[in-house]
Amino acid sequence: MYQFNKIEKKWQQYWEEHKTFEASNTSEKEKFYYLVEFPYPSGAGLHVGHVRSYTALDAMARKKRMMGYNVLYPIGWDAFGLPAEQYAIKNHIHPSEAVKENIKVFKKQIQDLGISFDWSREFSTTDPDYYKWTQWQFLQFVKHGMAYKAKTEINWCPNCKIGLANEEAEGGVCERCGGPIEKREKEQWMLKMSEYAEQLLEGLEETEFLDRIKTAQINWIGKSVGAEVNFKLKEVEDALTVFTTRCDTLYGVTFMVISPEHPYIEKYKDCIQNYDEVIAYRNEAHKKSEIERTDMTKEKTGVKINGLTGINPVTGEEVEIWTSDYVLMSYGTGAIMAVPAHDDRDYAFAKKFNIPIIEVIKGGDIEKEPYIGDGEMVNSGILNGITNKKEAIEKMLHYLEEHKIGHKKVNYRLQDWVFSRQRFWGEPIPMVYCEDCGWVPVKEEDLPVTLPNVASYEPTDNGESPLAKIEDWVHTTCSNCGKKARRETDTMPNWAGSSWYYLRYMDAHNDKEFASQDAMKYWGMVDYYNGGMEHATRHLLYARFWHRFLYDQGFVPFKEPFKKRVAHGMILGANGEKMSKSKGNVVNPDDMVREYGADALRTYEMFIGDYASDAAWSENGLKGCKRFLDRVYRMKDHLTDEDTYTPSLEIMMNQTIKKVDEDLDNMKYNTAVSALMILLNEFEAKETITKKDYHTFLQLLNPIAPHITEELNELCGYQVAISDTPWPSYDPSKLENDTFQLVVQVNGKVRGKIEVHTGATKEEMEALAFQIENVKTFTDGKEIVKVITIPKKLVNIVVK
RNA sequence: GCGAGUGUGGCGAAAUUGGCAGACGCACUAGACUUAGGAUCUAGCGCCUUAUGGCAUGGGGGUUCAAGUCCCUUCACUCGCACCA
Repeated sequence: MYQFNKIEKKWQQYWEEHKTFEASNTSEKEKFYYLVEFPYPSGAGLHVGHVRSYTALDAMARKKRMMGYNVLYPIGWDAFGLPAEQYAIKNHIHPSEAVKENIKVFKKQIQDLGISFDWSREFSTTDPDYYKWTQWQFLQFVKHGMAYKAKTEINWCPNCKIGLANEEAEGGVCERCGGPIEKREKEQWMLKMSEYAEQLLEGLEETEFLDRIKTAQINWIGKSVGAEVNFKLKEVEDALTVFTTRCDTLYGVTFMVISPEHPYIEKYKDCIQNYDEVIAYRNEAHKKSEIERTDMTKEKTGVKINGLTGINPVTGEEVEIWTSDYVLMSYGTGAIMAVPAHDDRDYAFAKKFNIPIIEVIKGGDIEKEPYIGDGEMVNSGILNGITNKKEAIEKMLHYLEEHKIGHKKVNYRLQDWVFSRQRFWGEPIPMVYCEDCGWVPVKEEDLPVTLPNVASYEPTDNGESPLAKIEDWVHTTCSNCGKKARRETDTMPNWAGSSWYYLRYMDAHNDKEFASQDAMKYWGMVDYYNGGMEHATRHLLYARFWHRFLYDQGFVPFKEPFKKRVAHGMILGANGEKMSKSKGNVVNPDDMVREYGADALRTYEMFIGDYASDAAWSENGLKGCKRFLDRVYRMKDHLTDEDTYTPSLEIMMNQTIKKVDEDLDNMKYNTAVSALMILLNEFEAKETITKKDYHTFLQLLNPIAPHITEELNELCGYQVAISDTPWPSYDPSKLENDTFQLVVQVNGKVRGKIEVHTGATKEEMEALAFQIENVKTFTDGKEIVKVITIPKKLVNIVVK
């Protein structure tokens, strides 16, 4: 048994004193940048899930340093957010106090694990020195016309009296109190992210994200190529524009549908004979919760708009116009042409309201169901006879453009970013409102706009930020004309501070700019970015958008922020369920470190299973890893002084170096640990091993269990710390033994095994195979059909 | 509905990419040492069978000398997106 408590403290201190993990911005070495998503320092403390990902990248970072790279592996705090605000309101303290306390706990917990973070670059998003630059960057968005104010709906919880972000209002229910959510209209700051849809899509080509993460990004952006088609209106001199991906089905249009929020309802109010009914329907749709409105299994509803009629631009026929909530104002033009014969939704709608259905693509039975597949075009004028969808679309597009009734159009699901939050604990949006000048940005030299230092504030009941009630803070002067003005009282979303923190790490203490060009040029893209799957869409997209904008303005020297994005699986409770206080299955890393040591916890979490998959916690598994480390420790008493590998171990040493080297590069930590366990088993089978055997073993284990390996290295009399030694290399000519075990099969079944020289020819292998007694019993008296021989592997004798 | 993924002993999992299924670890069983064992060591451990052997990677079918791995089909679960025109 080794005294892990003392040893771990000792080496943690050593690393701190020697600044072992501080990265240099002026190094001659090649750089490598590892990044883990910085944590939100919650009051609950560190989660064992944090330990998994931090250790995983730590192991890679430590290895890369030994390989001679200048490694940046930084950490900080994403500390704005609702929990700290709630806690502060309840206890009448400033949220920054709560955050300070939590960070202290988190930091201690992480340091106890011996993660090789460069603490000299630590910061929190809530530091005015940091959010000064978040605000500054927002002003650049404003300056370049990328930010605007617009009226949008917010999720409002009447019970908690607070505006909620979409992700806190999933399913139309308040995440905190469980009550129903209302929609309220509010003027909010928006960032024009939709303008970057194409760049965000195309930029993915410069990355090496995991496929499923790339796919998530692509789906979220939701590119779709189609056409906009203008349907003239019969009653007024105007046209209704629709977006469609299937303009080839234009001859099959039997009605049109506009969203209940479509502006034409107001615009042509006077034409609409059943206006009241239409408005009643709209109000009804508004009242529906998110779930109801997006439940696809529910029956279609809608109202026919009497007094507005479309004209099909290719047939000249009249087309009735309906309104229904299955058409969304937020996508396309908020209006569609309905082709019931070949679209599920249109079909359901037509059936319900007895609207005619015209087949334009042959192949199905439209009496029974819509036909979506390929087929010959019929009832389709100029398209009749075409059997190829692509050709039909092209021909129609050409026709539309020629006759100026439509044109090719690309649509994206991606929308602009609602950037305002009605909260206290966020970065103040640095804008002031002046009666004369309107919205005016705060002067850059006046940044940061800091949060007021009040200990008591309450949420308002009208949807305003709590800041709105702090009069001293709100009243200011216009940075344009100097007259009285009011500050913007909304704050930025949590996503803001996390959209550029990886840049700040490069030059964390710069007070002239958010990071120097030199620093950014040197570090470049984050080579490895680890985070949860839950951030594979929004956070990643926001950060990429933010970065791309900064790139376009010349503020950062490279296009995409992250080269590789990887995701860890969750650590579940021992019962296989997600860890939660209410389920009582939470494991506190502190307790585990105290009982088994940081090295054992680290080793266990690397050994627990495939890194990308979820894994259930098992304290017995942890104990097993502790036993492994105990055995490593005891091995020190069985060493000889030689400085070469034990001859009978040499092949295995080389194989293990190769295995661990590759496994760590590929995040296959579980098999890396396993390979070291196998090697240790082999060590223990010997009376003694050499110091060299042992030293190499310690080097290989060091990235995963750094404390114990450094201690043993020192106990063995080595003057140089392992962190300062070069990563072991293997001799490719020493990966194979002289002999191998030849597997002999008869009809594909193993009937014998024999030790054979590696250099044996096919003929020699076969000859040896036939000599095996058990093989004879299965081949004697049978006709030998053929013999398959795979060098260095097996002989398979096929008999009849 | 669309997209992605998973399915292997009592449990966590391996399997050099078509070549001995179950490495490594946990749990368990027996034994040794012990005043003691939640320490350590030794041996065993997929199922059936006395051994030879037979059967086993969610189910069914196929390709192949050979399939966890490739193809077809089917079931179950997980995660994204979701009335996106």
